[in-house]
Amino acid sequence: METSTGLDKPYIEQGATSSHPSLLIVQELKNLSRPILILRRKKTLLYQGDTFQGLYIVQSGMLKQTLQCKNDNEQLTHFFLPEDIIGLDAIGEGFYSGTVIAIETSGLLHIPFRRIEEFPDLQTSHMQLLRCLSRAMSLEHSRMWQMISQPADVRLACFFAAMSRNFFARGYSPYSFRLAMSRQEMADYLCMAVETLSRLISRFQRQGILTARGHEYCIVDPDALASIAARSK
Amino acid sequence: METSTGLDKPYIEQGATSSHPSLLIVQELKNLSRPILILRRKKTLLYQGDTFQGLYIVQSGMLKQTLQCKNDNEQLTHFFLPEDIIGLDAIGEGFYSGTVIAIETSGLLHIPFRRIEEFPDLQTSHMQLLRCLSRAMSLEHSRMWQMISQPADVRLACFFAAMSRNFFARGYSPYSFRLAMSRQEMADYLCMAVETLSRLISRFQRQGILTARGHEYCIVDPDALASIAARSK
DNA sequence: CGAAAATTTGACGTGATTCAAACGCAGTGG
DNA sequence: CCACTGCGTTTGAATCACGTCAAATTTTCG
Repeated sequence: METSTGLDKPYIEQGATSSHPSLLIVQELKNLSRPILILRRKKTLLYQGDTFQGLYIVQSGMLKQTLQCKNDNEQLTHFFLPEDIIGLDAIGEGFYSGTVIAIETSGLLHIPFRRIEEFPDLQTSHMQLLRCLSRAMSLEHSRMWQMISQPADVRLACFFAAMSRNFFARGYSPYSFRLAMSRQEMADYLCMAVETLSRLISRFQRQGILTARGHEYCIVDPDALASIAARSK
Repeated sequence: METSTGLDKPYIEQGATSSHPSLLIVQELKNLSRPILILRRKKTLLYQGDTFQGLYIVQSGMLKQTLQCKNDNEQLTHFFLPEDIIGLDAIGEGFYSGTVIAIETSGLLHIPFRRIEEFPDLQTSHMQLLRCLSRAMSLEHSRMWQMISQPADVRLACFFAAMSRNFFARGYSPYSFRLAMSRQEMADYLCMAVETLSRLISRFQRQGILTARGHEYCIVDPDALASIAARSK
């Protein structure tokens, strides 16, 4: 039996979410949404190649996006947290670029539209959408570049630091949280073998930087974590 | 003394360029362009962090885009060929995300505008711009993912195959062309050490796949090249 | 022509993957 | 209640691709 130390206890009542990059458009989109959609763990929201049917906004839970290559290997490209938008990368091409699956029971808002022309109030919001896209591109780029240039321990430290910031920004404790993804999924996201990830988590625990029991993670020494994340190759 | 076997001899008179993804918007943008801009080899077109002053369309020559990290290392993110658009990734943020330098004397068209609102005929063209951005994001993503997941020889083979296709699509020979970039720049682009690149080119020549004399490259055995490019890890 | 830069080649070290095996944990059925 | 099974995680040992260092060779360009 697990005691959820993270997601169930709001750390700051509210307010911190204003720093989320796409908040404005989120607010705008929410006004158009259908009733909330519940997706159980391991259930698929949409498949890679499906024709674009609109965006989704995460309200609770967590999801992953995987990209199936022609080979058998698949790349984990995104974890979606509450207030994240799913499907932005499908607007241009007209079909979803990856399969999205819930890694824990999640609540979603669906903003249905097929073509961008159906998007309401286009004049005032298309600029934001552009910025959103472009920003996503930049973020993705820097993430990938980090995967290429940074050693595995730095990548993992950055991942925990980023998750910590994400939870804090959403009103939860930055030091203790639950990550529903398996080690395999985390390793896929960080572009390393599961064994490497396991070894690194063991090492971090030995060094007193964090503790990991199952899916519960506690950051014991944030400064040490940050110093590893900051150190470049 | 070099005999330019590639760029100087149109392979197909015209027509193949219609397959270029951003051709329509290129045509539209060209109507607004100022007189052509000439940039000599190693001259800088714009610096990373400069405020967005508009897009550039390559007419001739080749340029590179590098991304300066806070560390000393710099990542080569793009090579721009004729008809490519420079600066798309700056629209969202308002400043250029990388430094663009000519690697050979290049002709450019400048489409000056500061804010997206000044963009003419916005209603009909913003959709294309969105698609363009999104497509660039997808391309970039798959490229980066390749860097992470594929071994060095596959990456190099893909690079030559892609260059071959690029030259063919632009009306030149796909089997013999000149690449103005240095080995260092090519290695940066492919995320490998110069020495590794040099060894691989030597190996490919030993295997009779291609020949390289200076900056002139001939693809002798396209099938062998393709089979290396196709093979996944 | 001569200096500086670019390219090639070899030797070596290492971080990360792969292979293999042991361990823990949840669910199932006898 | 306890073996049995399957899955996720951990740990160890061997291997490999690639980067780094260093030196030789070629090319570039004033």
